[in-house]
Amino acid sequence: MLPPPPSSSTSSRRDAAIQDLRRGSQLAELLRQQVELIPEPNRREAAVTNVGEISMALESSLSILQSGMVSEVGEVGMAAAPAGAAYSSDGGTGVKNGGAIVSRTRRVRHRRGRHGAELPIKEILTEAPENDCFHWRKYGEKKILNDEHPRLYYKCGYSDDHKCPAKKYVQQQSNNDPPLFMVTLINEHTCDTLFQDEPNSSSSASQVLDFTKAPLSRPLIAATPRLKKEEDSTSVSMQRYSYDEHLSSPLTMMPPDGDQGDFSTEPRWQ
DNA sequence: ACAATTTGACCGTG
DNA sequence: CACGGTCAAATTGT
Repeated sequence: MLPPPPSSSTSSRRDAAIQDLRRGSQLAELLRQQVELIPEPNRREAAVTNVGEISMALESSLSILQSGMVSEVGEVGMAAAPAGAAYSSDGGTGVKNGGAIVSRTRRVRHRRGRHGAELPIKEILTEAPENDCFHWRKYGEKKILNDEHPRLYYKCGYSDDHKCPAKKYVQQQSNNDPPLFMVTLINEHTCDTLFQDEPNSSSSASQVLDFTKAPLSRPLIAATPRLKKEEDSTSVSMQRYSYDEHLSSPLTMMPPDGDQGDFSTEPRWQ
């Protein structure tokens, strides 16, 4: 966490960053104006909130840069891999769930036998755990012992078709404004479903905007204990307008006519 | 109707 | 036995 003191040689880069951020702010403002035109109140509100947060983040970064000091991390694409530093164990949960849930008829027994050879690939800290260029399907969620937030389990969406073994675990790490998520990749993808890969991140530049479902599960806000399936929309997310791309052509979003399925596209860490 | 997600039960490991 | 990971019925979304 200790950012190196800005040297005079970094000033030009900083200026460039400041310019980008300013431009980002302008674009965010334009986007806000567009978003205000969304007819559905729920979506409009959520979108406006999102844009507002973007603006705030940009402004914040701007002021930090302009004041000459940098602090905090918050990259979207950075990786840190203190392999295994995450979970210890023990502590004593206590709250398991009152129970009081219906008992579903279960006839499955056991069919899973194997076990053992799952090689963890890497751990990534990110604000946008949904944003890599793969299609994931959630298959589980689990409260982890010493962690405030549950861990979400995903497997490759093509695990059936191509027997792709890739999996990832996602777990929120903080409640910070832009919450950070620890993403653990488990197996290498064997499906050939990744395209668009720009090898050079030299332009590092801006991250990717993308609102393709941000809400990883309910308990994000921690407040909602067990709401079934309520349209909320007050929470920052839920939407599924997904504009990705870099800021190259930012002002062309498609109207939210409520269609288009899902997809995960774009950004990528590493 | 099909697809994706949710969620308690089930299972292996320590 | 407690935990973490996975399965699959049920639920919700498209």
